[in-house]
Amino acid sequence: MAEVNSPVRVRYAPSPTGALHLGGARTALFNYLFARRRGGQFLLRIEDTDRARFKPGSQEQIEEGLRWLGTNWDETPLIQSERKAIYEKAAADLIASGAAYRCFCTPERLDQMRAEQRARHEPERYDRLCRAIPADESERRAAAGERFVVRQAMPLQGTTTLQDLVMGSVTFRNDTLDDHVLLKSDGFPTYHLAFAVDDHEMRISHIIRGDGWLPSAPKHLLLFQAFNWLPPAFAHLPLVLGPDKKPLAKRHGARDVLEYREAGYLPEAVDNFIAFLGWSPGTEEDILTMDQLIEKFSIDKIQASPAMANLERLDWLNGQFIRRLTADALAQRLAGRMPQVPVESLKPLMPLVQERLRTLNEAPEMLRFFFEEPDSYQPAQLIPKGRDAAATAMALTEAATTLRPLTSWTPETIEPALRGLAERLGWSSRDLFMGLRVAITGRTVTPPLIESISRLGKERVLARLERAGRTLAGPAPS
RNA sequence: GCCCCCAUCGUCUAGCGGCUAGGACACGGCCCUUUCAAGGCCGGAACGGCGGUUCGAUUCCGCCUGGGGGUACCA
Repeated sequence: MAEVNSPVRVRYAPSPTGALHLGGARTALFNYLFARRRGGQFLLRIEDTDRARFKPGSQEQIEEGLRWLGTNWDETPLIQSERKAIYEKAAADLIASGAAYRCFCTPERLDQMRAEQRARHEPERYDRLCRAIPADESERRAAAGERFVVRQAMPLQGTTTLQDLVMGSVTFRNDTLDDHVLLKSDGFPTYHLAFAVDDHEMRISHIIRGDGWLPSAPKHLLLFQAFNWLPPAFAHLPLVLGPDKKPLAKRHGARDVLEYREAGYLPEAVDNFIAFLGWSPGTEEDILTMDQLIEKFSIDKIQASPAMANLERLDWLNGQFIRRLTADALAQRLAGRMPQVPVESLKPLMPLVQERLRTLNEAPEMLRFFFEEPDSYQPAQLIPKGRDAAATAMALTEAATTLRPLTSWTPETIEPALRGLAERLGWSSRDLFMGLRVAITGRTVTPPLIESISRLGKERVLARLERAGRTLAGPAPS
């Protein structure tokens, strides 16, 4: 293990095969929080040694996702495909020391071997045929141009124990470990070789990665030993399941975190949400800012059991974070979603919608009546239950008449005027307000009516009341 | 098949031998109320099973069951 006091350096090492999904974002976040908490570095590494699965644009997409979430990395990302020669050299060193060997077996032979093992109900593992090839013969065949891979030579007996920071002590019998491939016949390293070489070179102190790597962790530990390098500490994160209880990473349509941005979620809400997937501060606090997450983060509070992403909770969290924004900040975040409205016009309206929003995307519809006239009125909505069209038309007209003489247009003057009208009419304020609400906004669900009337302005309110009144008074549409 | 991991309300979790098993989301009810929210109060809801260890197990150990991962010249 690395020295306790050595500088903390961790990394998130995605392969560029697609988007940054919630599970990957959580791995990145945990690394980030740990690094910041310990005053260390958080690095990024692109594991693109599999040319077949490489997706152009994926790296940029992942980086944008990380930036959006605020998990900013230090230093320039390391790109594995640019380091082919370094891995080849490392593999050669391992061959020289006897910790690895060339394997000349063809894919066909390996297939056949596995089929036979399967038939005999034996574990499917490389049978180590080429491990017995003498060094000079191996050299000669390689020099002659014969295709080969390099395999790690696992110890044949004994056990390997990993002290995992999350899972605890995990012991494997060495004779169950496969002599897996380190260097492919195309000269590219597999994950196993590349990650060890890079983590050593990058002076990584802690490997915080997905639980999927746990089964190969002993091989990784052995590999560090084979190189005679001090291994980093390991922390394997339990996986994150989707709502269908399938692992997020494998789930069809695992969502890009950027889709959450499009859907109107705040990055601070998403961070808070994923932080609590498998971790908690050990207290009853549940709304934490990034700074608070950093302050409270520790690996020993990470759970060993998998967590299922509960998107309803994300909705709630998002609402909580929206409510904590200042009105100006909320207006700024809304600006991109309502490009036709100047931010300055948006700001005074924020108090009306702030506590009603769960996502940013709900705002444009909620505020629409401030910027557009209602399309048309549905009498069924306009007329309160138990009233008729004529009475409602009269009430709306009366409302206009009542409001027109007001010299001051504020909630303090509007509200008593309308309540007085309800009394004169013998209507409940509930009924009157609903009629007015629909007349003025075109909708039955709106921000508070009096405030809306006040901010909409006298002219537009009177015009809408009269228009609605005319709609009801006029001939019924056929 | 073989190897490995995991197991508290529906979900996220607190708990690290003695608790009326706590909080949050969601759900139901009530209050507030001009609609919708927000907020407040109340409620239902969990230690997978069986054996140990112990005066005492949610907690420690084993087995079983259940879930998951790995088992590629993918990461």
